[in-house]
Formats: sequence, C-alpha cells, structure tokens
Amino acid sequence: MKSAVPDRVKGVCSPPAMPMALAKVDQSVEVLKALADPTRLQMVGILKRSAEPVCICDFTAAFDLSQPTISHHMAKLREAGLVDVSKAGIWAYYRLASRLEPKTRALLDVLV
Amino acid sequence: MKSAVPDRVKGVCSPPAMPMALAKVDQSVEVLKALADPTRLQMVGILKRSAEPVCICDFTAAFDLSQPTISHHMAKLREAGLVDVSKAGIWAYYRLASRLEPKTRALLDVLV
DNA sequence: TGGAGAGATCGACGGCTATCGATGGAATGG
DNA sequence: CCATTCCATCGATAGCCGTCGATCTCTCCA
Repeated sequence: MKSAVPDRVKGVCSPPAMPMALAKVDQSVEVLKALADPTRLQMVGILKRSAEPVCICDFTAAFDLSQPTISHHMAKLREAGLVDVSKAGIWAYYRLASRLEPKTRALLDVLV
Repeated sequence: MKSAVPDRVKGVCSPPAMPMALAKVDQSVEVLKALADPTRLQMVGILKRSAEPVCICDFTAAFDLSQPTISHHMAKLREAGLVDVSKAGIWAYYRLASRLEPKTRALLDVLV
C-alpha cells in the first residue's frame, strides 16, 4: 500500500468540493442543535417510546429542573419541528411529530 | 377509537420511565454537539466522502473563516473522536476516525 | 543558519443559551 | 365569581461558544 497522503507543494491549497447543499446543512444543524442537550434528547427518547401523548407535567416531575426550564426545552423541540403539542383542559400533551423528514426519522431511529 | 390522551387528575404527575442510560445520553450528546455546527458538519461530510486524507489547509481555503477558527473546529471534531490526524512535513492531514462507534457511524451515514 | 510557510494555541470579545424566579393567561371546580 | 392548577412567557444572570488577531512551534529549504 502506498502513502495515504496526496502530493502537495508549498503555498498551493485547493478547496475540496462541498458535498452538501447549504440549505440541507442548515436544516440538519437545526435538528442537531435541538437534540444536542441531555434533557431534550431524553425527552425525545421518552416520546418516541410512548404510545400515548405525554403530559408535560410528567416531564417536570421526571427531571430535576424547574417548570419554566422544562417548558423552554419543549419549546425548542417544537421550534425544530420534532414534537407536536395538543391541549386538553389545563394540560398540554406532547408527542413525536407525525410529519417527520425521513432523514430526521432515521436520525431518531439511530439515536433513541 | 378512544381519546388519545390518558385520563388524569389534578395534582398527580407521574414521571415517565427514562428509556436511556445516563452515560449513553452524555456520549450521544457529545457527538451531537460536535456535529451541530454548519462548518463542522460540512467538514465531516467532506472527510467522509474523501478517499484520501485531506490537508487542513484545503479547509482553510474552502471556508470563509480564519485559520485559527478552522483549526479550532477541527480540534472539536478531534476531541469528539470523530477524526484522526496525521502530520506529514509541515502539513496536517485529517480523515474520518477509523474506530467509530457503530452508533456514530450510523449517525454519519444518515447525516452526510 | 536563518527565513518562510503551516498549523496549533492564547487571550479577548460578542452572542447565544440554559437556568431560575416572577408573572400572566386559560381552564377547572367550588 | 374566586381560588387553584397547569403552562407559557418575561426578565435577569451566568456560563459556554464561535470568531478573530497575535503569537509560538515546527519543518523545510536556500
């Protein structure tokens, strides 16, 4: 086997081709940022495994965080399009979004 | 079909079971945080598609960012265990890490 | 041996974010 | 109509992060 590194001369650097479209990158990054938090990743895991929608008060009971913080994290997941919310009386029920990009769905299948 | 939301009484919230081990969560979050940046995600995409190691000077030429910033991003990927580096003369060549967790490999297959 | 190029590190700065307490709005029940 | 409960939002604060210029180290070559 040969050396793995290609030949090169000083002062000459050629940019590699960008394999991904800019819009796709930003879209992926938005989802990744939403998932790149321990609390939110666990929230998504719980929702993905739950057959029924989960009341957000149960998350408040599950995590050692204040109620506004839990609400804030869930809002992040909502803004990223990962979860849907439905109100029932004084309660708010969250579930995994029904219309997930196939790429996002595959991501969650790997992660949680 | 019945109502989707379970019955509930006021003042009673039961925490749902945590589906993932804490260590697994933190490990995934570390990788997700490394990928949750447009520059780094594109870097990984370029490395994944490249048969040969890529000189970091080519990344500096590709992105509209300063050389320290490119070096900083690559260091983040290194710390997350996503890339390997090999020095050759005055140049530094990066490639996708050979020993990737199966989960991480699957993640990259979905993303890039 | 000294100059030049490549790359990592340092220090600083601005912006984003996770967190909290306090507040406000909506629905429920007395 | 009022108290209670749930939940979202607001305002503030501390810590993290992306970015840069400056600097340092290392290698190569004239």
